[in-house]
Amino acid sequence: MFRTFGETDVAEREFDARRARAGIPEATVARLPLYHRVLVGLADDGVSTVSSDALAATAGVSPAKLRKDLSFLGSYGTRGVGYDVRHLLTEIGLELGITLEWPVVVVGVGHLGHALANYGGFTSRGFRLAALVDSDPSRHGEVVSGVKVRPAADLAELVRDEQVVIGVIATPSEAAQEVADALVAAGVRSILNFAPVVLSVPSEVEVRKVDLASELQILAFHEQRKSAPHLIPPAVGGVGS
Amino acid sequence: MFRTFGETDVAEREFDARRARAGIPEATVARLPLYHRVLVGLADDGVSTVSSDALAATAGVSPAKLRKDLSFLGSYGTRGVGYDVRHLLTEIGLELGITLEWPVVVVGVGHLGHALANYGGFTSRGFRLAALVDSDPSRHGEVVSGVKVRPAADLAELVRDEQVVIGVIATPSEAAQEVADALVAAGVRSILNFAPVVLSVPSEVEVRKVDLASELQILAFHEQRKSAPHLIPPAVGGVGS
DNA sequence: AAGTGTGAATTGATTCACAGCC
DNA sequence: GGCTGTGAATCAATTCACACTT
Repeated sequence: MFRTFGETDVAEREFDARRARAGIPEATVARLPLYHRVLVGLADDGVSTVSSDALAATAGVSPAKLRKDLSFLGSYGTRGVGYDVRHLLTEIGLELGITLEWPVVVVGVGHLGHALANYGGFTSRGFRLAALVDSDPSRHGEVVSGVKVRPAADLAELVRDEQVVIGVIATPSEAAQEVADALVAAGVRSILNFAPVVLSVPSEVEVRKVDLASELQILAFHEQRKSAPHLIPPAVGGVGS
Repeated sequence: MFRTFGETDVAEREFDARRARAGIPEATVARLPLYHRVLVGLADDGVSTVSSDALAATAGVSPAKLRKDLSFLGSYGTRGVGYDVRHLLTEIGLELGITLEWPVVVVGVGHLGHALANYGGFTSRGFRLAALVDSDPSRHGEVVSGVKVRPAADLAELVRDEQVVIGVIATPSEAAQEVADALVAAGVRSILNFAPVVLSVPSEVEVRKVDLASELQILAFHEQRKSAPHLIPPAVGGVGS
């Protein structure tokens, strides 16, 4: 961090910018979509400036955490004033790649697939439902949310033609690994998996999972602690039974 | 915390057991459902003993993490051998309260509500679909997964009669806060929220959320970094526009 | 020899608290 | 006076590495 010559200014700024962008902690990245959503709401309400306290309260996080998070993106606030809603929105949007339109393929057009296809936030947040795929021939040709359901065999072609990089697995568990393999083979590098199975994919492919049963079980665990910690059978060797 | 007399042994063991159970880190709790699911699979395959390495590989976590996680529950493994699948399954099940049957109410019977109601893991993992509620009169009386859809006005009564403590919000965003208020008023203390809004609830109510758009945006963020970090417009004051 | 259980070390996330700027 | 930005401190999670048990 030696700042000796004026000419290093540009190189330094470039370096700083890259570092700032490269080094965003995972926990922060995971909250950016939340901030983005809340800011969209504020903008819609005509709010033009917001303090970290107010924004944090609306997003349900602590003000310190919010400020720290935003500081990783850059210094987009004004001391004594707050953040410009529109500006911050733009910056977070850039960071999340919302300016682009990511084509997404959804595999599995059961109830969940329908729910996903019809999900409004889907199209309004930088994603485009590029293709719907299902292995059940009776569904082929059906149009959901303006997109025709295609056979699984067409997956590779669809991914190529639409330049899909994100795939969503909304099939039954049994089919999930097979679908993941097909997605990877087709060139998809990010997968959102709704099936309750552990997928095995090459390390360069990123998988995120949404698991209803796990979420419920986590709630149940806490519920159990809250309601009657002393009622839990000890289950330690020797006692009971 | 004085340990002066031999007679404190029993009290100490009790204390240790409670402490072990009370002090399970959140990150560990969040993985227990995963371990449970993987173990069920192993048990179904007739596997009776498993090492931390094998179990970790199947669950997609590091062996050290797995062992540390399990150590919070107690010492249920055998050195030089591994873990008894059935025993470990029982212990994790107890910890998660899977031995009980938690009645759950799902509010909102659109595609997502249908998907949830028909989700197999739901009933097979310690939960019971106790009630389905929707505000749309045209859906009332419809039977989904063996449960009749009831009007929103019946919520309080259903929660009381079925002793529901967990509620799932599968409504459009606009209705989510209203539904949350109704659930809380009815006595529900744990909520799983699929609507992309920040719910405000009393502090004693636990909310977990599942947000499709956020998950996709997190994937998109990483995708953007992977593919072309240098193509990101700087967007730092002065440049462009 | 194999493999768990766990202190110690490390890495990451959150919170504190206040200097700096408007 | 108000509010951001951020080092420093704290707290939590993960990984290391090895003593201990079978």
